[in-house]
Amino acid sequence: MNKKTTIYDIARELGITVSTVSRALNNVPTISEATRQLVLKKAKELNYSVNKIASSLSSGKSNTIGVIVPTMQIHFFAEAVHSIEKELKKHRYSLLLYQSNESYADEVNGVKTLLEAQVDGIIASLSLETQQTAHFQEVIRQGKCLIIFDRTHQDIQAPVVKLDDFEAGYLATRHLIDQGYRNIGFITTNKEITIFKDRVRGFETALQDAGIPRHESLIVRGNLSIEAGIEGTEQLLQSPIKPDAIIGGDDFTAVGIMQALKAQQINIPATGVIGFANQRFSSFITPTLSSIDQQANKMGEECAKLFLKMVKQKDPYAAIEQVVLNPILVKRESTARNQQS
Amino acid sequence: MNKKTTIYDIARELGITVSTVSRALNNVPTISEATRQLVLKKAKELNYSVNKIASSLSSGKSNTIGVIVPTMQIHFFAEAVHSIEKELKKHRYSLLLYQSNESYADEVNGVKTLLEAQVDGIIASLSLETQQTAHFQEVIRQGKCLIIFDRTHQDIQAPVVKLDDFEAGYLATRHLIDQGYRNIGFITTNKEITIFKDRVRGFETALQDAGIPRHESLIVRGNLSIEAGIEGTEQLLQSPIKPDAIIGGDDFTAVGIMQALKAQQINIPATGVIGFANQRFSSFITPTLSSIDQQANKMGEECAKLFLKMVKQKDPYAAIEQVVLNPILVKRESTARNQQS
DNA sequence: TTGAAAGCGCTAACAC
DNA sequence: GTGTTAGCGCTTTCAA
Repeated sequence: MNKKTTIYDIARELGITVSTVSRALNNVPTISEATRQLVLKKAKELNYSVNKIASSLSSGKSNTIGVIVPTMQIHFFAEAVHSIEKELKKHRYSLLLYQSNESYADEVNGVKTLLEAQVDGIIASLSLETQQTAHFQEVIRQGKCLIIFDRTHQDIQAPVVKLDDFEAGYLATRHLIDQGYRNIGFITTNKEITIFKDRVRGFETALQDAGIPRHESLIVRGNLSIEAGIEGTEQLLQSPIKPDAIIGGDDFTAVGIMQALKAQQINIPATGVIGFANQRFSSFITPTLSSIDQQANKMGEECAKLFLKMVKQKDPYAAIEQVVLNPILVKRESTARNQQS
Repeated sequence: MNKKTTIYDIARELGITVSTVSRALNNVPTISEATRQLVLKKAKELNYSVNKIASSLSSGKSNTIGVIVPTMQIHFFAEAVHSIEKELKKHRYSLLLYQSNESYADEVNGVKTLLEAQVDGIIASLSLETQQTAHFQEVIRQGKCLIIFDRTHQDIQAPVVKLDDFEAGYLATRHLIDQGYRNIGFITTNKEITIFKDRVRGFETALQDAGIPRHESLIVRGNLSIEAGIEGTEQLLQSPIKPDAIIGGDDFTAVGIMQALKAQQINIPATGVIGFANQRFSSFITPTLSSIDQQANKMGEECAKLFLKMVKQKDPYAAIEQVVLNPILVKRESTARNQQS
């Protein structure tokens, strides 16, 4: 296969030096328009294409960003990555993708791999397993841009893009209360992730604000999945206080809740159900599922913008920004108790 | 920020040369175990981490693969990318992600970008717009590995990983016929993508094999979406021959079909519905939706494996493989006419 | 088994 | 406005 043409080839053919060629190709102002055109023409003629590896090595900038997410199988993350890539592409950045598969060890390795690849920054959302954060500290120590989104961790001194999850929990609960539900159950995860804890806090505060007593027996802490929703619901139905509404930690869990209720011939929305994430299917299952939209696209976009801003500064961590997006309540049939009574 | 340590630092501290250090770090056999251990120890001590950019430039291998998909917003592609990354990671390859956003121009630019990034290969699925394929020919011309999956194009002389879409169409139709449906409608796309045309061919052949006449009025060509499913169904319900089953070009279209039927108080599965893709939601909408599984994960995995195989050979295109996966029929309630009568 | 040295292709002072 | 010249950090012959 033909050796690829380099700026040396262009320089030789034109009888000029590589620095001039480099300048022409990179739109450096200190060059005559005539030479630039000449170079551009010759480059096209020789079918020249830059070797970014070489240019990265020399310049110390890779124009690449690393993204670490738990898994692209979760639609929220796929959406977020979609937006990040779309936004970054506009600024000629490439995206290296790494999935942690919800494993701490894998996540640590991801950071290592991306750092070795000399990315200019890392945008990450934590695995469910992650407790330690030393791997992320290393990113900061190297002066590279680090942005954590959605699944964050308080120990990481880096900019964050997240939903106001307290508000999300509050909003979901408040909506249920407004609809007349009183004994509200909550099936959440037992993982130590800020966002999940915040939602529970929002839940509890909303109850308190409404003067509704909180019953520990109405909170189930396990996993988030359809199965967990089913099991959690079965457990709640045994509890001394029967729930008249159940919040699912995510939409899949909510689907499980709905399935369990249906299996017991319990009417929805006589018993209300609401989830988090506003997955696409929420709008076309039966009954349609109320949910809290997590704004995946907006989140991805904000991450990208934050990175672009940081990467321009000499000290990216001079001012650590925090972007908190507002959750959006999407009301659907599964909580429409008033309308149907 | 501390300059990063290089193999020179290690060499200096140990009083040996960089070539020895390099050999130790890369498990080259021609080195004494003693020196290797010494180097490894010192590397750890100095918190050394390889600069892959430098090593790529020098070795001519980037250990990076580029993936071009229309958009991660489509779950099938997110799944495929998930599997590709997961598989490739095992072999220490990184993944550069590029979305064409269903735009030809963007796709062309993607190939260019990835080539400039010196990827060792490209795994791609075409945008709906793509007709020309010169940009992919360039990949081959440069001797880089190219693999096309799912949305393929006959002009590209590269290995392909795809579903047997003829069989997929046949299987869906055959299943409906087996269930006793006779006037089968099909809502598909008008785009010139091989896979969609193949499915229609499978559909027609299945009808023919069963001795059922084909009615052009039962085929609706438009878009694939919930809305398209609704509109298509309304159109089919007007047709001279009333359909007793409708195939949706994808699961979203099938959801639209179901919604339109429900709106007309038409019972499902008295009128059958089946889709393509076997999206996760298919199993928990009401009624649950029969579908043809596209094996996104398997497809991604096969792409990765094919790449790993190709990249080892001196001439990657010596033998152009074609991996055709079998579609899997997933029977659910929406076509369970027999069981319920 | 180890060392010396020439690159890989490009960038970026610095000099003219 | 253009040329000269060091690198960037690593790999890889070729010698020793």
